[in-house]
Amino acid sequence: MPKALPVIDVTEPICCAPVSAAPMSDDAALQVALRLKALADPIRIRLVSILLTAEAGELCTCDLAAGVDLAESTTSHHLGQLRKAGMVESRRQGMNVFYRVRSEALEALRAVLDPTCCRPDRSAATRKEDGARSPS
Amino acid sequence: MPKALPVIDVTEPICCAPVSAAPMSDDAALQVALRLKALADPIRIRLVSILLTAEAGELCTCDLAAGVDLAESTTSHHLGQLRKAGMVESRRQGMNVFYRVRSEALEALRAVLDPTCCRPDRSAATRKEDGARSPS
DNA sequence: CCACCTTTTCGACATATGTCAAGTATGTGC
DNA sequence: GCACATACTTGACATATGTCGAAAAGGTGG
Repeated sequence: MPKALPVIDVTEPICCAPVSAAPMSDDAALQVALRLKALADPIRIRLVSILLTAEAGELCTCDLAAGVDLAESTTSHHLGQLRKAGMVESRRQGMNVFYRVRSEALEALRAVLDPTCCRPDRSAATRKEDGARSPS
Repeated sequence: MPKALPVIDVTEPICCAPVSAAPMSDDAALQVALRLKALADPIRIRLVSILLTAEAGELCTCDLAAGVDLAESTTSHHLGQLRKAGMVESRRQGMNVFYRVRSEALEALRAVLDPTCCRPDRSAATRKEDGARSPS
């Protein structure tokens, strides 16, 4: 990735129109990619899953570290990634910090990934020879 | 990532139950993460967007390279990533290779990310003090 | 203030990723 | 077969990422 990485705030629930609405702008694509990247890790997916299925809806770092069987520092790192991307929020209570999934953020991401927006005909079609696309 | 990377076939549309159905297994999380990782790049998001909004629903490598303004080798690399993850499919026609988004794969991913499955009460709730979570 | 607990930050390291140029493969047309 | 066009693979490089242990920061209770 020899391309200076921009520092962008992506903690807000979301961003933009679905990928299928129009060719996505450079900036919008980055916004979406940064959020997807936060989820694109097995450990972080498990953390989200554990949080979503927890009775209380929230868990502290130590419980989560035990849940994914990693060092607390590593778990904290992953939780930080998720929070920077707006996928979870945290609150401190005594010595513990409790994390909770921001469902709106997850829903917003799902909305952006909708492939059928504005073109339901394309949803699962099996057209084969319909195009004229040719080089130059 | 000091953890040997497993080689897994993720070209199949999908995989597993939503993250909110139950604490996701190690394997299922990996399956989801690998697919998300394929999309977690601004260039690849744009490629998908360009393909989804293309009239014909498919475009050749050279058109896509022009669309994202990158070298064809780099574009080919990204398309390969997307194909390995099952997000696009390709077909050869003469000297050109045409790519098309596999909408089912995108839909399947969206389904897995559904945060409200089996727990609609958790969708956007604002509960604050309901849990008993404590260290050990 | 001090001993203790939880969480985060900081180095250090190994691995993964994105990019391009150059070479190779695949297909077209003379 | 040869010249050409499009696509893919490989090698090299810089940057990003995941992991841990150690140290620091934040909070509790004597």
